[in-house]
Amino acid sequence: MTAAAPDPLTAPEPVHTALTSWYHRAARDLPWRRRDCSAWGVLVSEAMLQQTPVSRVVPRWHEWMRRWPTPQHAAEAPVAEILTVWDRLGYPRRALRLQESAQVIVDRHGGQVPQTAAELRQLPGVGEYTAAAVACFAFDQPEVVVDTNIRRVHARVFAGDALPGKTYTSDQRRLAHSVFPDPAVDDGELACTWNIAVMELGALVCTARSPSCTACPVAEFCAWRLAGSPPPTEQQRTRAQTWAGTDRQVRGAIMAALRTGGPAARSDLLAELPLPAVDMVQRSRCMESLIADGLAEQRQDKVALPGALA
DNA sequence: AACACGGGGTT
DNA sequence: AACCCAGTGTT
Repeated sequence: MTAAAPDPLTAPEPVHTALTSWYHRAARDLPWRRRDCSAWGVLVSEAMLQQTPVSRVVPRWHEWMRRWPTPQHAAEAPVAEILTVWDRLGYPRRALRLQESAQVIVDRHGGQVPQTAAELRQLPGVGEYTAAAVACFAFDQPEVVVDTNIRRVHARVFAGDALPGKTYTSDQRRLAHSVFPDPAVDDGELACTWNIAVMELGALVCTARSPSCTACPVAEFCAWRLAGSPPPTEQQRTRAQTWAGTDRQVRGAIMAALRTGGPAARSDLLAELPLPAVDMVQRSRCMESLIADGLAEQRQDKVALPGALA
């Protein structure tokens, strides 16, 4: 008769072993994970992957890297081209921040992507997650990486919760650190693999809606499953966000028109947006906000992507 | 801590 | 129609 499994929270080593072993077997072959991918390629991927699924990023990443294989190339590109290649990845201000990062890398880092999380964190559009992710995935530094997948896996396996809750709390940050493999043991190699392995488990197996617990390499350790997989509490469930009629939808429609149609008369462009229920006050407000964000430009009565009005 | 910020596939 | 996605910056 074997003893009950030890608490993974105080003894996470078996979880490290099971999960990293699974990763080596099951990981997807994504272009930014290949050995020959540059640090710039990793940074581009992380910017694109902020709130955008992998499947939609892959083709845009290839096109971006084909056109702008180094920070120097991206730094010199016309803004209108940057936004056009970004296409419908969403949150186009991310494209602006990525180009600004390229310019900072050229101006202040000799064209080389900085290697420490602290330096990366100073780049525009690079927050706590992206700084740690680039330091780890591009430069093998054992930073603690925490994204939405990792928060969910930690919540289930170690905390026994169905979902992690909406905001990243200090408790969750402490948990992520407490289960992180000791970087001293093998120069951080296990720690880096752990980051990507937990993320991959959250993406492929421990998904938000319908986790595949029967296929999970750490099911035997999972506090949530061992507790009977209780459903998420009302607190853990996210609140419904409507989409139709929001400024975000209107801004997106304006950007789509500017990308595909080129410069146009402002009144015509706003009138022809395929959004019948949205009044002109809102259309105009959104046009102004896009101009204020540097995503569009107006001269006289003409509007266009930035730099497209000669 | 709560919001704003895109867009499309899945349930 | 709601939910979800390799988050960041602002208030």
